[in-house]
Amino acid sequence: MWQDGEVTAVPTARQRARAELTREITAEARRQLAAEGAAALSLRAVARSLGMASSAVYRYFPSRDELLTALIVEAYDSLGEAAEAADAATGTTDALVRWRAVGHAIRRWALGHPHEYALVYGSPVPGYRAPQLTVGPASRVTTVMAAVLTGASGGTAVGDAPDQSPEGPVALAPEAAGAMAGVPGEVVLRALMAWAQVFGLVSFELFGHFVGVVEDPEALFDAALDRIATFVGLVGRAAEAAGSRSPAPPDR
Amino acid sequence: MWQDGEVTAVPTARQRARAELTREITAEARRQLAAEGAAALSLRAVARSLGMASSAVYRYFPSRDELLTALIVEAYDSLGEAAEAADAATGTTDALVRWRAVGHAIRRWALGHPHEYALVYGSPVPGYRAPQLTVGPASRVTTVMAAVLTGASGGTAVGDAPDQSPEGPVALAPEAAGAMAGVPGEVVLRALMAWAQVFGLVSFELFGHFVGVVEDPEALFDAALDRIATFVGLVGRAAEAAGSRSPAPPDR
DNA sequence: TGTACATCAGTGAACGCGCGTTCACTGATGTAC
DNA sequence: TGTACATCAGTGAACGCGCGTTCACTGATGTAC
Repeated sequence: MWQDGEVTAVPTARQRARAELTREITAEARRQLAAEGAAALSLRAVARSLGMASSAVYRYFPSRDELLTALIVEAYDSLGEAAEAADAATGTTDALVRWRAVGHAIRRWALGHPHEYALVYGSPVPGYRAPQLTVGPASRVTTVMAAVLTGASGGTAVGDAPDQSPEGPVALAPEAAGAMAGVPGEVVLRALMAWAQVFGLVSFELFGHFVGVVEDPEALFDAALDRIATFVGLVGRAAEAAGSRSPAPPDR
Repeated sequence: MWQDGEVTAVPTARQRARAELTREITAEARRQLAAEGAAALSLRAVARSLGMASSAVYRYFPSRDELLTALIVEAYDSLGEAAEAADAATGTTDALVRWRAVGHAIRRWALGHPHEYALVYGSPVPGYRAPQLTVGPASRVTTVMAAVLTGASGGTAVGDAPDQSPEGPVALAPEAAGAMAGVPGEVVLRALMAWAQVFGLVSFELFGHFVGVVEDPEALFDAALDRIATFVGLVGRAAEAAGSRSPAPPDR
């Protein structure tokens, strides 16, 4: 077992230094992204802040695009983790409570990381094509939302997807069909709408489209979350009728 | 009446040339925006394409930001016009038909002008603050959507806004409250959601978030449009129940 | 344990690029008498 | 109608900037015998 020696359990000093510096570079890049936005991010500025020659960064990232990719992955992971944590923190199986918690987590993460949000949910970076690497982390939030909305426990019981219901109004791509196996087509459609709805509201708020229109975007978001919950079927029809009578209870 | 002479009805040759070149510059800028995106847009490139010195452009636009502003205004106007035309072309007062037409027009415009769409609905351009100039054109699409959704005829009967219903779940900014005067708060909320929903779906499609998830974004959009119509109350409750039975009739 | 060699991190200079903006200027167009 | 002057469009050179990336090199770390 140990005779190979190519991959030892104990990393050499060089390996540790390399891992450490890779972390420092991405951390500094993240700092600059948060401060100035993706457009202002440059390898030279990162190297400058770290006190090293700009050419040295190329020992760690072969190009600026690779650095950007790392940041995109980090942003998706950060958002996904926030959503997962918020969901878990509810400690309940009440879908409405979980839905509100996840929705709030997404919005708060976006408000707290506007440039990271814009990087992944705003206009595509010019000349940059997202590699396959990013699809995994990107699906983390989506998975949480889907789990809450469709009532699944969140496990990824994909494997061999059974006969996917083809009667739904919207056909899912094969990559995503497994996670939604067995869910009625109409629910799939409404969950997709809810997904786009949440990020549409957050994007509008962050990108300034509510200025001069909505006084309190948080109130709108809260009220919308509850309407979406009803729309997707998390709440019974009785609650839907009540929804037009009184607004959602403020929970701050 | 004519003694002043400061503003004559007949423009001088210089004035006509100036107006003409201003148009040519914005047209070339629009071409480059459409081809390469906002980030790649530069005064020098525009001047080059027009065969003039880059410094000459400064006789027409005091800075790059002013050029960008002109393009933003144009994009909003173009989208607004497309929505208005689609609405008018229906020649009906049937709100559902109008809603579908407007929704389709928005999506088609976005697909046909991806960079313009990203310019106004994507991440804010770094270092650029939208001036007041842009709010008028920006509200054109919104006005069309609001008119269709709230059943108003589309006229801007603002003037003195009567007592705005404060019982709604969402408070509108004073600038927007007039246009929504008399509309029940719950309808206002749902119209706002519909607004964010439509652009959320279009943004997701354009910015690549449906890749590997939704097979046919158009089918999703069409189905979503109908669900939104019901959600906002354009269609009776009976139609809502039927909605889960059969998908919307394809209208291409 | 010690030596010879290979690997790799980091340096500093350079290449080539494009950008926004300013400035003194020339020459054409418009205006007042 | 003609002349003197003011206005303004457009030029070309320049300033100063920052970027991504390459390359030959030095010196430290790791490896094989």
